[in-house]
Amino acid sequence: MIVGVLVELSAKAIDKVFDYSVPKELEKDIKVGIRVLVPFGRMTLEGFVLEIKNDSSTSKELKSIISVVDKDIVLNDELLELGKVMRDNTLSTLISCYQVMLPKALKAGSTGNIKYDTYYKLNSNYSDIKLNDKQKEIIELVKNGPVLRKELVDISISSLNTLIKKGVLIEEKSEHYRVSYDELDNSKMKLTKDQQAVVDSVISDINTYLLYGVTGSGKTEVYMEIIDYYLSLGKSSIVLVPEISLTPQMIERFEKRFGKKIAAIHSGLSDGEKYDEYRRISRGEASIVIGARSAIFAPLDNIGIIIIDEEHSDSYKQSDPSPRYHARDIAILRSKYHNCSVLLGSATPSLESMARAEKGVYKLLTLPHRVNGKELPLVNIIDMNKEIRKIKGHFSNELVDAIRSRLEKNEQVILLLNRRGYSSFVTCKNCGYTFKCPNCDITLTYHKSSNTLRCHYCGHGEKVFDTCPECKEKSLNNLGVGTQKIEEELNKLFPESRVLRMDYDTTSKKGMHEKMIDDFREGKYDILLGTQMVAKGLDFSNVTLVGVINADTSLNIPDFRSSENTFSLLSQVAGRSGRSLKEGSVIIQTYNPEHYAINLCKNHDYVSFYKQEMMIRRSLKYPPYYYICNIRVSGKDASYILGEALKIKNSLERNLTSTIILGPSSSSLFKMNNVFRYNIILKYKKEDNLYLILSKVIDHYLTNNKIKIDIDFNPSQMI
DNA sequence: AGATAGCCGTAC
DNA sequence: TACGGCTATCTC
Repeated sequence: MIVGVLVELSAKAIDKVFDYSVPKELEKDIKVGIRVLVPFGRMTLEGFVLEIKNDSSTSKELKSIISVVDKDIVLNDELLELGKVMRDNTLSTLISCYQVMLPKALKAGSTGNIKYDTYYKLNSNYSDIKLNDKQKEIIELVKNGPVLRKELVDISISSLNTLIKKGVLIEEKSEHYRVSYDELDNSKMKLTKDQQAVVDSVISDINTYLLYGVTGSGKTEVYMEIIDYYLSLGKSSIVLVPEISLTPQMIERFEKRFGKKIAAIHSGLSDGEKYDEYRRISRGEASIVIGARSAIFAPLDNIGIIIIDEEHSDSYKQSDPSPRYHARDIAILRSKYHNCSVLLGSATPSLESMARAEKGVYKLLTLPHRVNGKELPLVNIIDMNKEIRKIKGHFSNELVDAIRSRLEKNEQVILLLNRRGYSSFVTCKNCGYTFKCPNCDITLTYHKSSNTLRCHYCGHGEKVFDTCPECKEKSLNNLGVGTQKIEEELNKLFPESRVLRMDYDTTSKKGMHEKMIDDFREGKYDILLGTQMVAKGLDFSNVTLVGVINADTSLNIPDFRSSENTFSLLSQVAGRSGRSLKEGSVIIQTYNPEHYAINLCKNHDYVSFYKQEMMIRRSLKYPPYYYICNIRVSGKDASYILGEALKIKNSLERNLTSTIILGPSSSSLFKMNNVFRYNIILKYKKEDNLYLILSKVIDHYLTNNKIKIDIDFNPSQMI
C-alpha cells in the first residue's frame, strides 16, 4: 500500500503530495483524511493522507510512514475537496486551507488534550470473595451502575485499588466534554406574519437568500424557526455571527430552544473546549453549530441551512494569514455540495449582496417592521460645527439634556465612541511632530494607564516625555479621544450616574465582556460607553437613548468602503434603542451633518443610501461593479521591492487585457516591523486568465526570499 | 521550514 | 587551500 501525503509545512514549494509506503501492520488503520507521521528530509512531520494507491509515479525509493496520528478521519471527502477549490480561488497553499478548517488542538505539535472521566462499575462475573467493611461500603455505592470517580467521596482509596486489583471492580474512562448546555425549555415565540412569510419562503425552495430586516425585526427568531424545520427533517445547520455579537445572551437564546443540539464556538472557549465542541459536531452529537467565521467549516453531515447573520460584517473575510477567504463564498460552495439554502441576514446588507439580490442572483426577502410594532427610533443629528461654543467637552447640549432625562426616568443609555481607524495620539503643538513607530511607520497610540505610547501593529512601546524630541519645546498635546477621557467627562457631567466602560482594554480579561453585558442588563449601570462592540446584536429592553459621540471618524479612513462602514455602524447602533415597549431615540454628533452616510441615518434610509453609494461605486469603478484584487509586494529592501513591484506591474499590463492596474503605491502601513510594502491594485470585471497569470507571478518569486507576494481577492481593507 | 551542496572571495 | 558566507535546491 502506498499513500499520498500532504505535509504540514506551509511553503508553496512543498505544497504537493508526497508518496510513502505503508508498513503491513499499519495498513488497516489507513484512511483518506487521517493524519500520519512521516519522515521528510531530515525532519519528522505530520501530514494528511490524501490518496491511497498501489503504485507511485516517482522513480525515487519511497520512505515509509512512521505512525498513524488519528483513529478517525479529521477531514471528510467534502472538506478535502472544498480545500482544493479554496486553494484555487485564493491562490494559497492547500495545506493552509486544510489547517484553517481544523481547531487549534488538531494542529501539528499540539497533542492529546481530550479530557476523560474515570468511573467504576461492578464486574458482573467476579467470584465471591471476602470483603472488609470499607470494601463493602464501596460496593454498596457502585452496585446500581457505574459511578464517576469524583462522586466517590469519603472512601478508602487503598480499598478501591484492592477491589480493582482483585477484579471486583472495573475502572473505565469516558470522554469528558468541558462545555455543557442546559436542557431545553422549548421557549418558542409566536412569529409575526412577516416573519412567518420569510420562514415559509426559505423552506419552500433551495436558494441563496438575502434577508434585509431592520434592527429589531426579529431575525434571530426567524433563523431558529428555519433551523427547527430542518431539524425535524433530520438535517443540521450552521449559523455564523460576527465574534463581537456572539454574546452569552445570543447563545442562551439558541440553548433555550435547542439545548444540547447546539455547539457554540466562540473566543471565550479555551482550545480544549473548542476541541470538545468540534468532536461533538463531527460525531453528530451536535447538529446546530453557532460560531464566527471559521465555524463555516464545521464537519457536519447533511446540512439543511447555512445562515450568515450580519452578513455585511467584514469579520467574515479572513485577511491576514492566508488563505484569504470569505465565509460567504465558502457557505455557497458548501450549500452546493449539501444541496441546501444559504440565508444572509442584515439590517444593512453589503452593497455586494444587495446588488446580487437586485440582479436575481440571490433572492431578496424583507422584514420592514420591528416585532414590537414600534417605529424605528427617532434620530437627531447634531451639527457639532454650530455647537462649538456650547459643547461641554465632547458633549453637545442636546446630548447632555437627553442623557439627563433618561437618568431621571431610570432608563438606560448606550454611548458609542466611534474609533474605527482612529486612535489617541500625541502631537507637538509647536512643530507638529507626531510620534511614530520606528518599526511600522504608523502613529503611536497613547495609553494613559501606563503613560506609554504603543504601536498597535507590532507592540512596540515607549515612555512619554513632556518635551518634543524635534523642536525641544514643552508643547506636547494629547489629541484624540479615548473611552477613558469620555468616561471622565461623563463622571463630571453626571456625578450620580453609574458608567460602564466597555472597550478593548476593559474586556480583554476572559469573561469580562459577558459579565459587563449581564451587569448592564441587570441595571447595575445607567450608561454603557464603548467602542464598536456596543453597536452589534445587543438587546437591552431598558435602553431608550443611543448617543454617538463622533460619527465622523470612520468616514476619514482612506478606504472606498468608509461610507458604507459608517452608515452600517450608525444604523446598527441606532437599532439598540427602543427595542421593547418604551419609545427609543438616537442622537448622532457629527461635523459632517450633510454627508449622505450620516444624513440618511436620520430616517433609517438604507435604500437611499444603497442607491447613492452604488452611483459612486459605479463612477469610481469599485465593487460591486468591479472586482478588486490587491497584490502586496513586501520585503526589507525598499528600493529593490519597488523595482520588482514595477516589473510585476509591467508584466501584468502586457498579459491582462481588460484590467485596470493601479500602483505600485506605498501602503498606508508602508513600513511595518521593518518590512516595506507596496500595493498593486487590480480592478476588473472579467479577466479569464487572471488566476493563471497571478499564480505565475507567485511562482516566479517562489524561491526569492528577499520578496514576498501576497494576493488578496476582494480585500476587506487595503492596508 | 531546515539542511546541504556548490560557488565565490579572502586570508593565511 | 581552508574557511565563511551566500544562494539555489531538495525534501516521497
